[in-house]
Amino acid sequence: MHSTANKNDVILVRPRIYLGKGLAIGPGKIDLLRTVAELKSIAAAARKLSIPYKRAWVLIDSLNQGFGKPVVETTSGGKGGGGTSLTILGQQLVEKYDALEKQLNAQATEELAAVRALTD
Amino acid sequence: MHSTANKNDVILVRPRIYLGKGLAIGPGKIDLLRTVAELKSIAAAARKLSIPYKRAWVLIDSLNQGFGKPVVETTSGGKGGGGTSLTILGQQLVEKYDALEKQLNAQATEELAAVRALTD
DNA sequence: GAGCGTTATGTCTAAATAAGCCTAACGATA
DNA sequence: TATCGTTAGGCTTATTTAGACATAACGCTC
Repeated sequence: MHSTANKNDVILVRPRIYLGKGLAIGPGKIDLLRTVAELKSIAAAARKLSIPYKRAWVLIDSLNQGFGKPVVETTSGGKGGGGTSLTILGQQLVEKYDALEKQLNAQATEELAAVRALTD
Repeated sequence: MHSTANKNDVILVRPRIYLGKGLAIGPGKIDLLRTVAELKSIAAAARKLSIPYKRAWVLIDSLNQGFGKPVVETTSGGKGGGGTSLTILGQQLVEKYDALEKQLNAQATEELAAVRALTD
């Protein structure tokens, strides 16, 4: 079985922004950054998002490398083993992305309705 | 070597619209539909886009199945072996997507500039 | 009716991607 | 100083995805 779309489905624009040179930022990395900021730990964020720590780390590292400066600030040892917080860059990335996504979805509403109407 | 992003890179919003139930439409399928319309052939479009015919067909079929009605109208045999044209649905999909993409990019310009500024 | 280029699939293999597993360093706490 | 949870990787396997190849039907043209 293969179900079809209808006008009751939720339509979302989930922008992926291509910054060139192989660097792209989309919903996955943003959600990860947001969760890291919330839990102050890459490992805890990975668990919450049900992805391997390794993958979370790779995603964050790709941002660090791609931007040429870190999006997170980490400490290893210590109480609770250490932790991670977002740099100013990391925080602003999330903020700007959220603002962009919100605007795009608001702006797109009428056009999305037109697309959705095609499915009737 | 892993180059970094800078403010001279081109930033593009390439929206992918999620219509639920596993159906999504993004730049790849739209470009394919556009090329099919232009060349009136799935095979020719696949060659132009440098993708296997099989893949082009799978992408189009996923749209046909997902929408519950075809986005293309095809004929097999005949002069030149047959051909493919877009249905009204297929044409409007391309039109609406183009309009949406254009609006999103225009609207996003200021926010994108803010993101881009982070890379400095 | 033989040939041709297309649509439409099935199947099998290869490549890209993600997951798993492992190890080491770190440093606060007990 | 032994323990613990974390960061930061290396390396190997599994899974998912895309590509390659093969085949049949179709119907116009010659």
